[in-house]
Amino acid sequence: MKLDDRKKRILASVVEDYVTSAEPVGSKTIADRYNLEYSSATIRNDMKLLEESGYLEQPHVSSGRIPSSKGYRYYVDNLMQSQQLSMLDINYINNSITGYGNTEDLFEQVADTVSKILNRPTILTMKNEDILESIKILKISDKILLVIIMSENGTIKDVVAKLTDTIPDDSVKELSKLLNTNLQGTPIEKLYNVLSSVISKELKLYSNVLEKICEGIKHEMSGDNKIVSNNLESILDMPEFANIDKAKNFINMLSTKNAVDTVIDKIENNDVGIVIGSENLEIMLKDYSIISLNLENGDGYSGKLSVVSPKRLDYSKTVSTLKYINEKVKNILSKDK
Amino acid sequence: MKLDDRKKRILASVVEDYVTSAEPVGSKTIADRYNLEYSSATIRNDMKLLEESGYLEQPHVSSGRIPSSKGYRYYVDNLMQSQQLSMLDINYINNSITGYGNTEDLFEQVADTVSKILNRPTILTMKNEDILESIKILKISDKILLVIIMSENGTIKDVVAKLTDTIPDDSVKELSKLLNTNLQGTPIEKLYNVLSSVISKELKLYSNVLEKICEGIKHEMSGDNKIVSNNLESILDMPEFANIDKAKNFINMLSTKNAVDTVIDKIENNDVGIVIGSENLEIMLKDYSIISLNLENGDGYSGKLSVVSPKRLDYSKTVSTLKYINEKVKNILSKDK
DNA sequence: TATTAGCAGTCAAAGAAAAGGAGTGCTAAA
DNA sequence: TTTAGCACTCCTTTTCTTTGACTGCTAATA
Repeated sequence: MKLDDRKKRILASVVEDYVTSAEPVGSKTIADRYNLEYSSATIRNDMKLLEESGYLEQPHVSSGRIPSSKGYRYYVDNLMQSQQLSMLDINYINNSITGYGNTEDLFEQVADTVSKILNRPTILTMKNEDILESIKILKISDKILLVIIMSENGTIKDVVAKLTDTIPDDSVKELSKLLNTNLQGTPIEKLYNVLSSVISKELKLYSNVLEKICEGIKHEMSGDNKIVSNNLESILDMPEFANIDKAKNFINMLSTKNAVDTVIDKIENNDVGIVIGSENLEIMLKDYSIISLNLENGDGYSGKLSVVSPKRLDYSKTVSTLKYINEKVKNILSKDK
Repeated sequence: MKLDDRKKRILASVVEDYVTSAEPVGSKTIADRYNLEYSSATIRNDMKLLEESGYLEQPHVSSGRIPSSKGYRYYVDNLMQSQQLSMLDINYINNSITGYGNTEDLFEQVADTVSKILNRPTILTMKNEDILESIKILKISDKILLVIIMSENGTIKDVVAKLTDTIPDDSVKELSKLLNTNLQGTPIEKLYNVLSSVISKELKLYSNVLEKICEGIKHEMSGDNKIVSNNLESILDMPEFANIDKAKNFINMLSTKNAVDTVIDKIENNDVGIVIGSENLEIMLKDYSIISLNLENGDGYSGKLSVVSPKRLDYSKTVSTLKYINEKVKNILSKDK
């Protein structure tokens, strides 16, 4: 069914009313609250048609209507108006996303900020596809080495290795050479694995020292592919979770990761991607929407920030916020160059 | 009132039953379940006396009894038996507290592990009282400096500063000297403040470079005095929070910090400290207990790990776990020396 | 033909009443 | 000193009743 103007206005009204009130919306409410120049009876007839075409649902026969996933989708694609962020939110964003620190820190700031502004949980998944350029080893003192790891895109990480025995200067030089020949070109992500297999095979002589370094690398890189969830407790404010078991299930689902992560991973989006309710292939997520933003630092380090929410949410504000933040992040990252 | 043996056993039974069942305990339950060789009537009389002396409370006239704060205190001080940790828990501890990384990481691992084993929220507050020994500056490339901060107790932190302009080798040397004369002996905690005030007064020449370094230090040290809460959502499993508003309030209380932090700060304990319910001076905490463990790395870096819970909790297991972990941490830290 | 007023019907939610049951305190007897 | 027994209390659960928001349909109206 092609929706005529009146039906569009009715659908938009139902979505917007339900998003704020969380109560099924009746024909009278719409006639009264959204100045439509038709009686509740007319609106009622249209709502019935909207239901028959799958845009609206009725929890029970004598209740008002709520939007279906299809209804939200139509709203998002055709009816939703973009929104100006409030000064409050803009200030909050500017204060909390300072851009100091490495990309990982920046992305974590972003995830935290978004979850605060939208009062929804966010999930941040990160991936480092950078490649090792070279390694320098500095002897800080007799028993302390500083291993500096430089990657092709200019990122610098370092590891402090406290040795059990002293190490002569020559060895440090040789070690440095050996590491570079063996590891140059390795994806940062795989550094630990490659190094630890190389130790046992070829670099046995220095295995003592190298094991320390290896542990350090493992630890230093542990943040590179991690998944962080923020503000899970924000769901307690939503009527969807008035039943505490629902809240527990939801939090379990987000904590055990797999389900949500594979879904998130599949969301294709250049900019902001939206998956609504039953559009999710994962049945567990059929009542939830995921709105995600791709973050790229242009240097092989990427992240995906996802807002996870019951499908009743202010899509317009969510999208506007993510877009605004995306610009902000791009700005910050381009200044670094 | 001095408690005779039977009363002690009854009190212990009430505490232990209530801790697991979360239901007020009646005289019959105790007579049946804990092989006391007395009838429910006798136990009933004793329970009445225990209530009159303030060890037990009765939610309403025809309900069983629950322990009061005074009752828990008597139990903890006089009746509780120390507990062997299960192999499961011991394995979990050994796997998750690996001890790699700096003290901050170690303490965070500890806090996370404890909260998982006890299924309770934990709060970790950290403090670094270490003092700056010296600063080294290495030129990694034309525009990149690596600033290495060594403190008196052997901790090493470093900061990468990406400059806007190139810097000659001489300047790096001079800068290094200046920083050392100005900052030696400064508490690590105050490094940022001292440096930023020094920049504007005395080191104007290098202010550009120094500001970069300063920001880096601020960021690197930001973890030193931080407060981390873990596993807040674990409260959703407890019947105390079946009412979702209680859960919200509790989480708000823990998130807004102040209240809880000042209480935690005041807990005096060499080893494990316990504050039960109304013993808390803070009225908001009257229904909660805080069990905390002091963590020290012996190098000026200290932490306090606190389990925060409704006062209904397995004190014995909690204390045993904390003590076991305390030993584990001491072991790990002593190996580092 | 499109819209609307009016009305009977539905059902969730809230409230009131009744039934059930766990546990007590007290008394009198062992 | 301990216990059996009983009347009493009051929370919890269940059942029943009432209320009210909202619908779909029909007949009247523009």
